[in-house]
Formats: sequence, C-alpha cells, structure tokens
Amino acid sequence: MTEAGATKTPRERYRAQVRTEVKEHAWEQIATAGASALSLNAIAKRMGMSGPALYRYFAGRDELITELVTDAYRSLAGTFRAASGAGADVAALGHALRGWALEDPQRYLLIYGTPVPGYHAPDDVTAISSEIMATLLDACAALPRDSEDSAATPLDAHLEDHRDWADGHPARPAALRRALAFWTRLHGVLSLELSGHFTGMGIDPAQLFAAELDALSRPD
Amino acid sequence: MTEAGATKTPRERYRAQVRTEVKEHAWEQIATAGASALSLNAIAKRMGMSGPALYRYFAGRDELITELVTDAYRSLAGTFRAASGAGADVAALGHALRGWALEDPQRYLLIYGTPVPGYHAPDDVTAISSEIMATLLDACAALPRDSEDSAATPLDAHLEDHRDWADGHPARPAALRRALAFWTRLHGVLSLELSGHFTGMGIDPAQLFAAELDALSRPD
DNA sequence: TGTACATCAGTGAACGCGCGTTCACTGATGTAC
DNA sequence: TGTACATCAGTGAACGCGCGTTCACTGATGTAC
Repeated sequence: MTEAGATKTPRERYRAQVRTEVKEHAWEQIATAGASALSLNAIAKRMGMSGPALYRYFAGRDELITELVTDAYRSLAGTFRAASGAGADVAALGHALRGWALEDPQRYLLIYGTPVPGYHAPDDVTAISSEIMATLLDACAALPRDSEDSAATPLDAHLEDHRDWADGHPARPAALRRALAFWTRLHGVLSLELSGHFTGMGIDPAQLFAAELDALSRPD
Repeated sequence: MTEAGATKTPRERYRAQVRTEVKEHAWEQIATAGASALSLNAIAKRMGMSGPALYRYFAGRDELITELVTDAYRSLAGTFRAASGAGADVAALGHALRGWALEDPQRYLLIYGTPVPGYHAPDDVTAISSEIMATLLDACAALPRDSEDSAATPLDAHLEDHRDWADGHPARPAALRRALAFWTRLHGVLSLELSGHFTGMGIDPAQLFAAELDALSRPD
C-alpha cells in the first residue's frame, strides 16, 4: 500500500490505524442509513473527534467512498480467490458469493446495488473485477462439457464479438454464457433478498439461491 | 380515488392537477439525483412556488414518496395487464417488463432497487403486487408442460409449503418455480443493466435479457 | 345581480438541524544536532 | 542526554448551503342569501 517493504514509522502506523477505524465507522453508518447518508461529521462525532479532523486522513467524502468501494471489491476478490483455491468449482464460488453478501449486505449493495447518485467508481476496480471474472471463468470452463455443444445461440455469436471483458481468457462460448448467467441469476436472487422483497412472501431465499446455483453447476 | 362517481368541483380539479404536477417534478428529480435526494423544497422551487406551499397537497416528504411508490406499482400492474390481454404469454410479459423498466429506470429502481433507508412501503402495494404475481402465474401455468414433470426438486417441496404468496392461485409447482425464476433472473439482468454494470464490458444487455427470457419461455 | 362570508391556495419569516469544507491556531510527537 | 526546531494531529470558529416543517398572514376563489 505505502512504500513497498518500507518499515513503518510510528506515525504511519497511527495514520493507518485511524484510517481503518474511520472506515469501520463508515461501514456501520452505511449499514444503518444507507450509502447515500454517509457523513464525515457523523463519523467524526462517533469517534469522539471534531469534524475537520478527518480531513487529515481523507481528502473528502468522495475519497472515503472510493476507498470503501475499492475495499469491497478487494474483499470479494479475496473471497473468490480463497473459494477457488482448492480447484475451480462453480458451486463453491456460488456459496462463497452468498456468504460474502450476507456477511455485510450493505457492502454488497454498495457495489451491486443502485449506484450512489453523482458518484463514479474509480479505475482501480476494473482491474479487481477482472480478477473476479477470471476466477469465475476458470470455474465455468472446468465444468463438464454440454451434451455436444447444444447449438450456438444468438447470444453466443454476440459474446464472440464482444469478449474483451473476458480479458483474453480462453473460454468456450458456453463458458462465457454460463459465467454471465452465474452473475446475473445469483445477483437477481441476492439483490431481491437483501432488499427484503421475499420477507412478505414466506419464501426462503436460500432455497431459491440453491436451486439457481444447482442449475448453473450441472450441464444443460 | 375521491368520492366514487362524484362530480369534481373546479377546486378539486385544480388540486388533482397540482398534485400530479408535483409528482412529475418529483420523478424528474429522482431521475437526476436518485430517490434519496428527493426534496420538497427543490420541487417547489422548480414549480415556481415557495416551499411550504406543497404542504397543502402532501402531508410531508414521506407521503410523496409513498404516492410515487404506489403509482409505480400501479403502472407496472397496468403494463402487465395490458401485455397479457391477448392471452397469457411469458415472453410478452418479459418484453413488457423490460420496456417498462427502460422507459423510466429510476421508477424501476424505486421499487426493486436498494430500498430508501428508513422508508417502509405502504400496505396498498401488497395488493397490487399480488395482482402482478397473479398475471405472471397465469402465463407460467399456460406454458406447455415439461417433459413429464422432471422430478420434484427440493425447491418444489418448499414452495408447496409456502405458497401463500401465490394467493390461492392453482398453479403446478413447476409454474411456481418458473414464475420465481422469471422474477429473479430478469431482475438480475435488468438491475445490473440499469446500474450500468455492463457499460464497461461492451455486452449488449438486450441480448442477455432475450436469452434468459427465451430459456424461461420454453419447456425445460 | 349584488353583497357578506367562508374556504383555501400560496407567501415569507422563522426554527433547528446537519452537511462539506476552509482556516488560523494549539499542543503534542518526532528529528537533528 | 539535552536542547532547538520541524512536523503534524486535532480543535473551534466560521461560511454557505439546503433540508423538513410550523406559523401567522394576505389575497383570491367559491358559496349563500
């Protein structure tokens, strides 16, 4: 993060510690009132400091949010990396995703929910989400092959033309298709679950999620 | 809405007109800055009136939001009703849903996006979303039957136990399953599309949506 | 048709709040000799 | 080990802003006789 391999001075240690403490309070606040209600002053007050003090640690509100978003992406990437450590397994990635999302719903929603108005994600995240995608593509490519290619769909053709996002990953069209389905379908269930859209219905989102993941894990 | 069949006095007409004008400005504002930035004062200013004037028409900010949410649900229910008019067709409902969502993304996100912190939906909407669900279930029940019931899944068992949400609709388990998949899968694509998560990837969300809808429209 | 009264839309001032951010300043911590 | 200086964390006051909401009031619109 800071100088590579540099020994940290006590002041650097202290700075880093306060920064993470600020971020922890920020997450708590987001969990309570949503990302759009993030307030530097409120964080400072809860830390027992006066508002302007935080400007020693963050250039402003936007930089804080940027840090939180980047941290969230990094955390998800790490979770995926860990989950796929013992062999690329779509089901394992799915369960890891759900666990990660439920562990801190607002962190998930900060990335995949309705975007914070007027805020644009930093460039760092594209690299991180590329890594996430690569892990997912590995797992999809490792799936047993479909019962003889099951005829190229119109979507396959389109994906062949636009596979920049796969970042050079040598995956079959079917794997690309499945990775996207993994992403959109699981997000569909998770997003509705986290937004509380199942609560009134008596349905257990876990079962829905499991069913979708099951369909994704086995050949067509 | 007002007295059933009552002739409207000029004043009632005027009130109704101003109310809808306020709501129109509210939608514009939501489209620009998101639902959490909705401000009565800002709306009043843009209408050329002073802030407190709006309290003649709405009890407060919360009532305005409630109205907007209810209107959004009603609008979607109407769209579904119209789309299924000429026979219940899953594909038609899917296209109607996407058209409705793209017509006003923030209206879609107000309902299905990250919930506005501290706001809870009114009771009216449960009736409306029941109607929406019923339309969808009709369409799913009308689909050609699967190749001999394809073995009851664990999800089927769970759905049998919790079909209150289906509101007494006499649908086969497979139809319940499909209705939920319709909802979660299409929401997955739409939500990511509206949040701009495909823009950097060069993928056409319409094709993804079409592929998912296609899979939903044909037997397993 | 005209007058007296009630209704109600809209205004402007005010209250209290919290926000992001700047600035000059104090006091503690670290560094150099 | 001690002194002189630089660095930097944190404070408090201040600026300007917009918010939701209340209140007493003006002026226009409708109603009753």
